[in-house]
Amino acid sequence: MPYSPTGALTTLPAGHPCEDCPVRPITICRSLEARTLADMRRMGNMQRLQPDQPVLHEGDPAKRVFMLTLGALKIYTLLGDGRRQVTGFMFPGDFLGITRDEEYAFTIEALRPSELWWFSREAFDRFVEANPSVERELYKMAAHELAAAQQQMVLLGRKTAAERVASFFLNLLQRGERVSGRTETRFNLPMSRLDMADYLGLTKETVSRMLAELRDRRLIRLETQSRVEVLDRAGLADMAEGHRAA
Amino acid sequence: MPYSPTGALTTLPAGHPCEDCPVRPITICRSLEARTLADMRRMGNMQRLQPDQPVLHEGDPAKRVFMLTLGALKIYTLLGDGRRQVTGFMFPGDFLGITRDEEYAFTIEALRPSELWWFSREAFDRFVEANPSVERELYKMAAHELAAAQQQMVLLGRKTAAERVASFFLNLLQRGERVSGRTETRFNLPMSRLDMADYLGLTKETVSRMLAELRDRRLIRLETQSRVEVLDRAGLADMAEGHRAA
DNA sequence: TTTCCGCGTTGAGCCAAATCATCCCTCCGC
DNA sequence: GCGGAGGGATGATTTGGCTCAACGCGGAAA
Repeated sequence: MPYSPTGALTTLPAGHPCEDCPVRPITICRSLEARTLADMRRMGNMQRLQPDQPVLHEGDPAKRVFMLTLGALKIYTLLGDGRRQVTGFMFPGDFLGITRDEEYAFTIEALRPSELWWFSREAFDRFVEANPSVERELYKMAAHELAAAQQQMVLLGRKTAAERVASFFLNLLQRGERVSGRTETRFNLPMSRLDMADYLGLTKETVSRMLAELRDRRLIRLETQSRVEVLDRAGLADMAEGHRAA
Repeated sequence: MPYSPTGALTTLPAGHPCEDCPVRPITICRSLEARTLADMRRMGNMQRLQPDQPVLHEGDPAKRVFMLTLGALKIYTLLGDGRRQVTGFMFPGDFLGITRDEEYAFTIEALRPSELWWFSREAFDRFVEANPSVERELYKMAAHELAAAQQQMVLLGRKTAAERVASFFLNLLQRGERVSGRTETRFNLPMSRLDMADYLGLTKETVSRMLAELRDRRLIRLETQSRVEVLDRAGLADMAEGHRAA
């Protein structure tokens, strides 16, 4: 469920460092003036990540905020006995690290080779204070995340296994569409079956079985293990909302 | 988990309309100057609510935001076949209606006789724009809600029935403590067993059984059906986090 | 091309919580 | 105090998804 800032995309002068940034149209940067954007860019630090490489751990002091420009990340928290809940996946354009706490309450790891920009939280806070439009975008983004979190509570609290997987796939499809700006029928699964299971409150075996069920009902096709084609979007939506026939 | 604004409580001149407001110390109003606070007060409208009385319905145009000063509310969404997920309970001091959408994505109803202040969203947006400190408080509040939502995802996705009820009770206890400012051993349950079940992703029967289990383990005592005394807080915390013995 | 390793799939049996059924208790109104 | 209604508790049974186990397959390295 990507966040989409509002308002017109600021045009940049030739030679601006953010000129070719692939995610600018879909992040908080969208609304920034060339000058301010350059300030922000100078404040940031790019970090490349390999699959499974951690960005930060639960309990680390919350000294940085992040923006993903390439790849995919997962965010999760652990219970004492190893049970894990993935609370979200991050895709290019997503902004991360929003917290009032002194320590991160989650762990973040790369799913794929990724490029991540980080900002000192202290410097970023000053930047936000000096740029009310950024504060507004952050607030909107947080409100958006909150709405998404409520949807996920419905999924985790009340949906069946098949409904959870169908809902998740629709969300991934819609995210791809909002980024590309056109209707899509395919999407990637950059995470493992176990990651999906821990996001959906299921086991990896159940996820596998539900994939088989969606396939057998001709709602989707698995082009490869990590690429899905949606064959019957309306049917998938029906299943996601619990309108499905027995 | 109540939101607690930061910074010193603004002192008000005698005769200020918010002088005796019971929730000012625990809301976004805390940081407002007497003048600005009076503006906000003038913008607001008080509404009394009876138990089960709806405040708004899912799908209504999102034209108002709210602050609760007395009582308790529940927030829920429905699936097509009547399954219900309670996504939160509201207590005095809570602020509500934050959304970027044109329509509310949830329904709100009173649990108890309540007093609710509402503000036209349009007027409130203008007020926020004119008062950056309010925007900052709203952003912090949203970030706080987001952290709470992530905790609830862990609960719904990975905790057992007993752990869910124990976690919920600890949260209620902590909320009471943050409001009163001192250690508590008792708290109220203003909602029905069914409301609790729909919040915790369980059935009312299972909630009932888990209450009996917590009672039998001497972790809590039910003073009445809607008032709980915590007998063993550490034990309750252990159970909430899954550290419990078999 | 072959081999190997780990992820993914599929099957069998089990269990925690849901469902179904009944009873109880508390809180009203009279 | 009495009767009734509705929420809450408890017991019996069912079941969706988990656990445990075996196997398949695809991608990487040689």
